Amino acid sequence: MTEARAVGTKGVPREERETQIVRAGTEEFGKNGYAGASMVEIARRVGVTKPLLYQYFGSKDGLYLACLHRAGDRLTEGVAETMAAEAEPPERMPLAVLSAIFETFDNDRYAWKLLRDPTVPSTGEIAGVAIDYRYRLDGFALVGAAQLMRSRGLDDDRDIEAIAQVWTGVVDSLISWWIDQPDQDAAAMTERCGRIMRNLFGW
Amino acid sequence: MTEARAVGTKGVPREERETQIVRAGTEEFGKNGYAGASMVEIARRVGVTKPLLYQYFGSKDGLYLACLHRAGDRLTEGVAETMAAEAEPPERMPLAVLSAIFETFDNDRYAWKLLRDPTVPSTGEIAGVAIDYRYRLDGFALVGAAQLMRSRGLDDDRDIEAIAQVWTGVVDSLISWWIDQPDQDAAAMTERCGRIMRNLFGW
DNA sequence: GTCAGGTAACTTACCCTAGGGTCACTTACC
DNA sequence: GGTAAGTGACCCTAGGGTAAGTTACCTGAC
Repeated sequence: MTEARAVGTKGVPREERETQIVRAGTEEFGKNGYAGASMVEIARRVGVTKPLLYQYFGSKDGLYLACLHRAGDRLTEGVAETMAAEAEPPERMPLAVLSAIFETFDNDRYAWKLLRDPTVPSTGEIAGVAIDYRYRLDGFALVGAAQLMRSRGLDDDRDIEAIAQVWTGVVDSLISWWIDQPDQDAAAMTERCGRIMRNLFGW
Repeated sequence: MTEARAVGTKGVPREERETQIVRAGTEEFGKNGYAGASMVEIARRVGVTKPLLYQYFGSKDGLYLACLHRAGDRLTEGVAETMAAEAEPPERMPLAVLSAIFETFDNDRYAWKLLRDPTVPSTGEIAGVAIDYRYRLDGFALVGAAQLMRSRGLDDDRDIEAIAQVWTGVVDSLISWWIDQPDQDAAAMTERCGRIMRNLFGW
């Protein structure tokens, strides 16, 4: 009889358990933000208790960092690749990047939210890492915005800066909407975004 | 000698003090979200202690509600007016609404953030009020998006929904950027947005 | 004028809970 | 019997919330 036991090992190897925890944590942190998320709630989702999270990740910050790194690395790599591959015209870049993001996070839609979590503390290691990822992400957006503007003979730095910030906000909104539409897969989202951009902007 | 005293009345009438507190609260809640904001910090900003906030507003929720109502009412009224006044073509609506928002909140830039605070609890009175304002705001966005799409012979409901959500996200991003640019006044922001839209979309 | 006392504007010092974090112990398997 | 996986029961602090008191001012009685 291998019935569920309240105490003792459940036979799940550490690596696998850690993955489960990071996935649950990503969802919880993504939904409620660093400040709003609770460790016992994350443990409960995984079907485990709080001390195990602390044994594996040391602290709330430790777990958050693990989630953040996983999300941030996948995202920055994916975007960097896409932007390197995609050539002219700059109007095609947004859809290409969106497609990459949708494909990367189809089964992990809250991951993006971690990179824009407004509730992370403003000091400490988390702050540093979060700022670093945001900085890189903003960098991509700035490059894209600059290419787009310059292709039209414009180069007001603050316009470019504003456009870049709006762009990351647009991605954020699309992902928020996507989270509420579980039936839409990555391909459907890409298609929808392409259609909208063609119709509204002629891009 | 009317030196500052640590105890006793400071001679500031309740109404004026309440206004100060709501302004400070709006900024603090806007910056850190409901969850991240601290009552003592808000009190400290005003130069007063925590119990006074509780005497005047009853609870953290009470103060938050006061801030939320002030921001929400001003915003929804302003937008409703603008959308009623502004006629065809639908491409002009976005800039008109942006202008109204910038003018309304030029000296109170964090107010908008309250309407999109992701850290408000999901139950209770605050949740209800917040959802109500968001619902109204989304309603405006949906109307605008529908007009825009239909003027081009399109009417996919989910496209319209996605566009509406992106639009509120765009406003959010612009305001975030604006908060970091204290030297830009409302007129400058409107002008910048108009220029960008003309250049990028031909609107 | 001045002096009691009522009231509005405050504060100090405290309570209480949620949630981060830890310790010592238990079970299962090799 | 050693080790990895896991837990119940606890500690501690930050922050929401409160009770009881303190100061300044206004008002009317004398």
